[in-house]
Amino acid sequence: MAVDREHVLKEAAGLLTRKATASMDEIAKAAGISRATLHRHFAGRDALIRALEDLGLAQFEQALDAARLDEGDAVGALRRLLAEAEPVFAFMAFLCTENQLFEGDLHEGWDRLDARINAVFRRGQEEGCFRIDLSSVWLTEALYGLIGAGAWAVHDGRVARKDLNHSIAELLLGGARRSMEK
Amino acid sequence: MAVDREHVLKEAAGLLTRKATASMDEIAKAAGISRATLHRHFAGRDALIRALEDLGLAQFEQALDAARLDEGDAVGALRRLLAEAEPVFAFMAFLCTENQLFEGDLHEGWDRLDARINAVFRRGQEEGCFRIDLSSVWLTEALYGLIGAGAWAVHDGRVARKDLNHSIAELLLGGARRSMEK
DNA sequence: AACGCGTGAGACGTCACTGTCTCATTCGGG
DNA sequence: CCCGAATGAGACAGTGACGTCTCACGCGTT
Repeated sequence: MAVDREHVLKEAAGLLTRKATASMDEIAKAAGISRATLHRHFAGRDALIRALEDLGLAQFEQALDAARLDEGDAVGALRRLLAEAEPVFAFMAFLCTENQLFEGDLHEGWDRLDARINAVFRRGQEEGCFRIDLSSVWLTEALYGLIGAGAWAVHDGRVARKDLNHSIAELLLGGARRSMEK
Repeated sequence: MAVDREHVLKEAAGLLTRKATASMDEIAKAAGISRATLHRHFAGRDALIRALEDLGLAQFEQALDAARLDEGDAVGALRRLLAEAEPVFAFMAFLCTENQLFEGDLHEGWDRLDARINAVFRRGQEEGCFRIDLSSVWLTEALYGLIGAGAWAVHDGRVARKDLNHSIAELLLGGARRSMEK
């Protein structure tokens, strides 16, 4: 009986990632509930978006924690990061495109997560296994871009879901690693 | 006196990439003209979007032609592709996000350009300089994703425009190339 | 000067979406 | 069994954007 808020948010993220202009009615239908019920659980469109950001960031942060980014070398940390974050790629794709929508008005929690990822790349550069002619900031942006592109490619069948993680990790690590070793 | 259609489209692309829900009034203001004049040159929002797609695809195709993708090795072809396409990255970023907006209803010309890029990656794989565990389809998607992420990163100053091309090329080529050689 | 073209400003009706409401229905627990 | 909570369906006015229109102005041409 009780609506699964998390399920609604997940469906909403999927729809809004594909179609940023989706109406509340479309979102409700995508989640399998009526527009009235959607409004009962989320005060309005703004509240829905905010909840979406909160849940996405929370899950992403949880993935970052689980990845133990400080342990081992940076390459392994990145692999663990992608493996842990894989279930929330859809949310991340939404967050990335949404951050573009609200120019300047970004969620305060985003900076913190951004810094943690940035730190991994910087550590990799300091350890000498990542090339230094690509800034850690760019590598972070590239990670988001690849996740977004990957989530989209999976969505309409151009990439198999089981290959997604390997595809992103190998491309990003191959591009970031110094070509000398190995 | 006569409005520069191309300038209007360029401004519109820039604005719509950042804010997909921008109103016709906002687009007009961004282009420095009135809403009335905008409607005189483009029958409506749909027509504007269509014109945007047409111009973006035409410029992108022109870049592909100039890059002589069939000459030399695949790595060089990709470098030339990125160099030639660099001025139209903003348009491409728009096209990528816009293709997501109209699910299924994609521009017919896109397939052709997509196939040309895909062919470069496939050729690189057949020539043995690109790894084969990453599908050419994924590499193509990754190219779009990196261009989109790069254009966005440049837009709000996280990456210098002069570094953009190098950043994308090195990351993509580094990730795509077989790590054995060089 | 007179004319015409393109533009800016604004008014207007239309339409889709929003947010809130009411009412009937259903499902589960006491 | 009955009651209450949650849902679905629909009505309602408010809002904003859209597309079209008219009118006045600026500017170049004849």
